[in-house]
Amino acid sequence: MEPNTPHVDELELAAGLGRIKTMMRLLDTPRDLSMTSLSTLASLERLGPRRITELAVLEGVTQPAMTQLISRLEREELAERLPDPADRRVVVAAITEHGRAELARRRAAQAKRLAELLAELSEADRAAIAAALPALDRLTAHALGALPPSPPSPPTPPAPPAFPASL
Amino acid sequence: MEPNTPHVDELELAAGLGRIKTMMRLLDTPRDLSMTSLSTLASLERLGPRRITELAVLEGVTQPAMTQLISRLEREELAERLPDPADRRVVVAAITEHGRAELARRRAAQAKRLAELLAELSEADRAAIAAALPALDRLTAHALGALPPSPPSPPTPPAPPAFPASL
DNA sequence: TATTGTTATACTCTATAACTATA
DNA sequence: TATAGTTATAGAGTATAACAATA
Repeated sequence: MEPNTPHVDELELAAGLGRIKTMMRLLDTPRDLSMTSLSTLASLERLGPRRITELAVLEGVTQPAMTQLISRLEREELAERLPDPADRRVVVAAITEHGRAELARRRAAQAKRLAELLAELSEADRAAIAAALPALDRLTAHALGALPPSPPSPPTPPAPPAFPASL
Repeated sequence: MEPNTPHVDELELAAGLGRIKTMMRLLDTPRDLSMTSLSTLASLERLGPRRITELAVLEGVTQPAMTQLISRLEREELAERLPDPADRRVVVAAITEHGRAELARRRAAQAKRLAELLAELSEADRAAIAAALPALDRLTAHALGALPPSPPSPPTPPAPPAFPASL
């Protein structure tokens, strides 16, 4: 079965995913929130409430940077700080309804442009992308420490089972 | 053929590609060059020498920002400024050998980590990703204004046929 | 007069170091 | 004494506005 083994060329994959990163950066508008802010917001939506330290590690920034980032998100009411009753040193950050709405709004705008780009591809190309989406999601889940089998983002879960606290 | 039509859900695609963007941002190390700098360098490698104004549009930043960005790349000898004999107002930026090497080095590091992530996926998932790569490349090519049918990036073409200048 | 690029200035985002509060 | 988070300070990166050189 050698001839048909579609082994992934990691170097080409790296270059291709890098171009996707650039494309998504250009598709993201307006530029009023930094990329890390948006990514953090998406993490809070995907993972539920998380501690400052944990978010800093997840996003690859320092703890002070995350403190200020959360402050900015809080100022715009996209996220909020909650105390941890179990350990009063800890601050837990959570996405707000407004934050969820903002993410949805931006993804809708991106989706609209992606639809235009997809329209320029062949049906076979669209099918290949659609077929690869779940695999790509699992790939990123491994990298981002997500919980892939759970529903991507229920509209408004009354409350993520309290605070999982430890990842 | 309706039952088997794998139509792309653009919203899910936007969310999934957004996670890819975050993943690639985290895979990119060290953080000594900004994302826009690296993206510009990759554009110069992919498209050949380009004018400041054109690069600014491509990367979605202002002209002054691109002026400074190229100055930083020049200071580290990753790119260089060349005059345009035809119009002396114009400055053309080009990637250097050192710049190409730096991009290659970073992609190799990313590829290594991607290989580890890919190893955690099923063979079917890897096959789906491999099968979708060309389609994803065409998708980004449409978005980034590239020239998709040409070879991705020949190791060291003696010289891109002079200055294509006008895109 | 229009276009290309640079310089001047201000603001955002991030890092390192020092600090406060709690464990 | 160690840990979680914040505050202080400095630097990179970007935008807008004003400028210089060439067309």
